[in-house]
Amino acid sequence: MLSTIERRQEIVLLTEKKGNVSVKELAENFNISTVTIRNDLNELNRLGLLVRSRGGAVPSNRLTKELSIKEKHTKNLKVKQKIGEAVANLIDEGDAIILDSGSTTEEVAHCLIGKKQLTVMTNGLNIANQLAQAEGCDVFITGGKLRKKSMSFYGAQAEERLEYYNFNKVILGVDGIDINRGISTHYEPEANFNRAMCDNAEQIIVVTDSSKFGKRSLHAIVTLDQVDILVTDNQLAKEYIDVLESHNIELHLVDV
Amino acid sequence: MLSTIERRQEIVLLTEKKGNVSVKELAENFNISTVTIRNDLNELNRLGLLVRSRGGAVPSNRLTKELSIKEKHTKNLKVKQKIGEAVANLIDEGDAIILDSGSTTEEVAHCLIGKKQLTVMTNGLNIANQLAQAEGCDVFITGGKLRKKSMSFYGAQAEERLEYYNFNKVILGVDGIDINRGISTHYEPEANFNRAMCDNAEQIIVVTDSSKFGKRSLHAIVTLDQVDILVTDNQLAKEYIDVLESHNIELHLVDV
DNA sequence: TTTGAAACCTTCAAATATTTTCGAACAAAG
DNA sequence: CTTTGTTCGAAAATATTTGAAGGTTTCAAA
Repeated sequence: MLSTIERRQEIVLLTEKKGNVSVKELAENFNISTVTIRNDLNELNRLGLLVRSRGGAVPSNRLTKELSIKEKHTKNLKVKQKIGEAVANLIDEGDAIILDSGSTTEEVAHCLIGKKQLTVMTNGLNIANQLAQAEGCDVFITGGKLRKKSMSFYGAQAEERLEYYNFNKVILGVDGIDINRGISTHYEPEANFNRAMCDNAEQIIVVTDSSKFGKRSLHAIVTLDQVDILVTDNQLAKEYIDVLESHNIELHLVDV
Repeated sequence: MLSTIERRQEIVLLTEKKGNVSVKELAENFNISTVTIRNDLNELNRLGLLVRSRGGAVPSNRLTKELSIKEKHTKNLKVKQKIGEAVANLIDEGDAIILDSGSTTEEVAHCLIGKKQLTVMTNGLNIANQLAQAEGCDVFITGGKLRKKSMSFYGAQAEERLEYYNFNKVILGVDGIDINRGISTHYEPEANFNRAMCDNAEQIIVVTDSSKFGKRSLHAIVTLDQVDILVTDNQLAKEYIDVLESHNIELHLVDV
């Protein structure tokens, strides 16, 4: 017998897969009453995980999107989790840090839950959500306009805001990293904000999986000289390792 | 005998491996009481390492996390949903609004999903999460320090930020509303921010359930004269209705 | 447009299972 | 010796599920 949460999870996935489900069908499927199924569907509708319709339910387009993103996500998830752990170990109690938005940094945020006396500024909505659970952590968000694609906030005010604070460390998740051109991204406001982040912090920590090496995007953020620590996975090619070390970058390679 | 930490580690791994675990099963497995297992599961749930389900736990992922979100006080939920719907009907396409943080306004946000060409500024994390799904809606967040108790952001910058924009309507969720003293709240930064919100908007819409009438808190926000529309439930006492109408407030009472 | 039957939905109270709370017992650490 | 953290059992509180009763909605025939 499945628990309520499991059953509801199944219902959501089934709805996504089939395109629509009926109350009767679900009741037979899970061998429970239709009243309970209706309760489930109404609750799931309230949470926005599906849309209730007479006699059953249909998927919410929001979820289909998220789930498809997630498949891409799961491929690298293990790596990101490991990187997240490794970065969290570089953060000490009492630190004041800036945490960039992104899926790798989200894993970092998750690993920060439980740390004490931390101050974190972020522009990522998902990161704020993670840290909202972290009792020992003061969370600041930059504000600005929400870019839904990346679940992060941008705007001129975000950069101004940073000037009022002094941060220890900045943790930057990157799209591309290139030996000659350094770190870059394809979305200009992000680049601007990331530069402001880096100007503000004593120590720059870059996180990325090894697949991002050799890629360069239009908008440059910082050169390799400015990077203090880089955390990535051990699939990184030797030639990169040598170059990075010649730039005096402290390299952390997690096992995959 | 395993230590607490070791046991909890085991529990997490077991949950990941099996897909779900039951309290009873774990208690037998580790040969300790169900009370202790429940303690473990609740703590692990708090840390986000698994998701508690009735009778046991399931591995933590996006879906299960969303499903585990505590159901709100079901008694008031219905009222809040109705109010949410009613308020959403007062919002037109093309509007630029400020949406206060709070659980009633969260329901408003939920009902705004699907509207087109909307611009919403909010200081609520949960509201930003709701609106992140709303494709036709530009979302701005004020930023500032996260107050975890109310899942909302405060800070002097938030108020400054508002000055750069012009909003049509402001939707205010209130703690207390009193005939003589108007609308008030017990948390000072919230009061400051709410005042700034009201200064900025053409139309002030107040939402609250009828239980908040007659209550007054330390920090005043606005007087009744300044309120344009009030949405509440039909349990509101007659004497209030008369007074509100004498203040030229457009009253919307939802059925409960 | 009205009407009536079928399908569907919500509400309710009861039965069951699970959880929370609390004081107390115990052990390890300081 | 006190403090801190863990564990426990039992009672009280809460959540889940359900069938039955009474409303709604739908749809097609009149």
